[in-house]
Amino acid sequence: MFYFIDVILPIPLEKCFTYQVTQAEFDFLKPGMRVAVPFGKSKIYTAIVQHSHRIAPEIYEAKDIHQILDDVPIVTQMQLQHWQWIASYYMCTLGEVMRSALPSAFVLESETIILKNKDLVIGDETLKDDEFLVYEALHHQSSLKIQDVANILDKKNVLPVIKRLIDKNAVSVEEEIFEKYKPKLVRYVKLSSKYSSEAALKDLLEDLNRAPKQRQVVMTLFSISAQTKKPVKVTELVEESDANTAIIKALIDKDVLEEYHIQTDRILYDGDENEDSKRLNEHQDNTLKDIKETFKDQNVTLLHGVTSSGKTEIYVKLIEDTLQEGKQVLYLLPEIALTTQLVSRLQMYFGEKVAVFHSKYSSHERVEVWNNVLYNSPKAQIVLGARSSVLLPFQKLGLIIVDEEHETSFKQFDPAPRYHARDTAIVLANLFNAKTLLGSATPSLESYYNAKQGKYGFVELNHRFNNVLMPDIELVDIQDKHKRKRMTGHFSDRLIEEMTETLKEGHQIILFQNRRGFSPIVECNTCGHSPQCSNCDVSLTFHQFKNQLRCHYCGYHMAMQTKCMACSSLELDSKGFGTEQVEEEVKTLFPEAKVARMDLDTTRGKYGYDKIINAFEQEEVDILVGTQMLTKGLDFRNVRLVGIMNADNMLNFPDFRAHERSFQLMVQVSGRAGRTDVRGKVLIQTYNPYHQILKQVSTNNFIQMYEEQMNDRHNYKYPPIYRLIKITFKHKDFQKVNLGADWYAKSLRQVFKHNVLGPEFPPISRIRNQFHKNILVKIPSKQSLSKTKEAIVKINNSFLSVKDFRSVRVVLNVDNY
DNA sequence: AGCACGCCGACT
DNA sequence: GTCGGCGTGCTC
Repeated sequence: MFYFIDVILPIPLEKCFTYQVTQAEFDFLKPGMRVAVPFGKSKIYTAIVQHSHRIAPEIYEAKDIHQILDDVPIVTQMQLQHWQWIASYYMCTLGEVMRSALPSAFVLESETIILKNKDLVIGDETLKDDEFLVYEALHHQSSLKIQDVANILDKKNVLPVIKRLIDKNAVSVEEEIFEKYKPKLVRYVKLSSKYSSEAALKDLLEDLNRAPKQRQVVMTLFSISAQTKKPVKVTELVEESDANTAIIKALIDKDVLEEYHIQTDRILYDGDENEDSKRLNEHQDNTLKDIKETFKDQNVTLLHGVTSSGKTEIYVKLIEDTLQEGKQVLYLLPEIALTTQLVSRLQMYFGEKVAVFHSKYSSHERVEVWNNVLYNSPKAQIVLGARSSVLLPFQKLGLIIVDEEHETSFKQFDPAPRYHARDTAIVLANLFNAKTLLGSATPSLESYYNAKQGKYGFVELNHRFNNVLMPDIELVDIQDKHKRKRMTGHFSDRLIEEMTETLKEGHQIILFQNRRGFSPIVECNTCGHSPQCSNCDVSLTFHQFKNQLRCHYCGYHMAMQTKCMACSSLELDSKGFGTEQVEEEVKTLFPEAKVARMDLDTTRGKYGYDKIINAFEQEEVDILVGTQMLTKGLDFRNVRLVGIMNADNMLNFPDFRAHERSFQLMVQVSGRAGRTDVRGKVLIQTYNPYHQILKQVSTNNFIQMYEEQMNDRHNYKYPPIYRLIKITFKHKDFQKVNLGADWYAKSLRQVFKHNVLGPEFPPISRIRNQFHKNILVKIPSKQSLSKTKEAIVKINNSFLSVKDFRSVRVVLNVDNY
């Protein structure tokens, strides 16, 4: 009798692949386990068992699996369902979902290794030069990788050489798979058991009198174990006894000490005892009650709470309740808000129960979090994580909190699956029959709309914690200031006044500039030429720190030019300005003040943010200049003034959400001002102080903003009234992109008529030498989403069957906002 | 996606 | 002549 399994492979293919297994394997394998399977001519891939069955495929013969990699499923049934939803909703393959869900250490791939054929001695004369080199190398090394051979021969394509060697029976090849995850082992030592008696110990110490260093180590070992009553780490012993590893090694060699290893978690929490959660104030308490009330008949609730209203404290209470029920909690945050500040705040209450998960974790650390969540370990009762943590293997999920719900970084853009973590989280919660709480001071229009429509529950919290006043927001007309010569660089006289005063009072300042780099573009005053990226359709930006011109899209860079590349004029001017220049100007204006800058360039590395944030928190820095990074969930006690250098560049951004985003951004930065008793001040510099959005920001009128924006969305058929699917075409050949996109749009229009926009070139039409063109499909609310997607898939398939278009990359992006 | 196979231009 | 470029087709 035959037994089969259907598996998911980590590749972007629609098809499902079937392998044959033995009866024993059939009985053992469960959905969610990993198997290694041969795929194609030579490769071995990691696959996930989807289900097992006994229906033999008709048109091909199923291959046997290579081996089973797990004893128990590492992917839950629930996840497999969830993956299915993600794949169908976001129009991608299960393999792509698998790729981004599993920590890479789980996804093993084979590597071809070349071995010498020992049975046969090959005469050198029968081999060609390059064949001989490889054969010779195998005398010294037992095996070679393909890459090694390429290095030896200094050639790119070495496969023909290897093939000839195989034909001559000189070598053989094997596929080797490596288990990538290695548990972290920590070295411990203890005194050898032969010294357990008093007498033996006395002798030993006497012996060691002649080796004072070694004696010192043994004595230290005693004192540490007496104090801590725990196993003693080698590192600890070395440090405490002021010895080195050589001395320890000598003791181990003499059998005085015994070494052993214990598997440890890479991520350790070493905090103190947990604190009780704080008592809520009256408003928070009411809000909490309201949320619980809405949860009675809603699965999702939107909490609209002004900045500094103490939303986190409410979350903490909800988390406590959920833990009480013995269920897990997922706390989702945008990557940039995942600061040590918040992590330690939660750890203060929940200690070890908090697991953190984000993109800066190594693959090994991710495996540990994955396992802790999968086995519902006490260490992962609360998962605090960024976007990708919705893909973790929860067992008993009771609550999902999506904080800063409006953040666009919840949407994944580049590799598929292009999912939105908020929406994916809601679906996940529904699978578990769990509740989802969306929280924000500036909800996204779509969530607010859903709440208004009754799709979500809705709760408001309008009081700031401790009744701190909302900051006083002032608009500064810089057009007028320019005319009246009241500007110093990019600083208006008003901003300088307020800054001077704030510094005098010993408070801190945040300056917000939504652009990094020194001055985005360099322009020649004579001919107007500005240096362009050679791979992308953009001007290069000037970065003063390295004195370089850089491309933000592909990383291309060159040294800053002293003369125009087109006309050799020496008069180069900078247009626009970024955080670097603001920082420079501040330093000249306030030479006494300590200034720091926070943007993508200064926060590279694992602890990049933490360093800057800590310095600011400790008040080692007076003025912090930064991009939108500093809007997120940071809680600085002593900030009194926030300056928004230029509100216009965000308002004029070519995107239908530019106004909504600007409102959110400005309200969020403003919220950083005055978190204690001193009322905060916010200055917004703009060329257009009569802009509706700026007025709405200054009066903190969310409702008005919502209504006006919704009106626009209605008129121009944008979300949340209509849904969007963006289709992007990429190819290095300009003509192919054009023809392909036109063909595609024509087919779409036959089905969707006027709800197809484009094809249009995006503002940056060439990136990394690839031309881009976009089509936008607008979907009215009454039109079936699944039918729409079916129609698009159909068109996509016929597009790909046209020979000329096959090489054009087509990217489907559902809800591309 | 990755990889083999096959066809074509450009150099040791 | 080979080397490496890329278009095409296939993977249980």
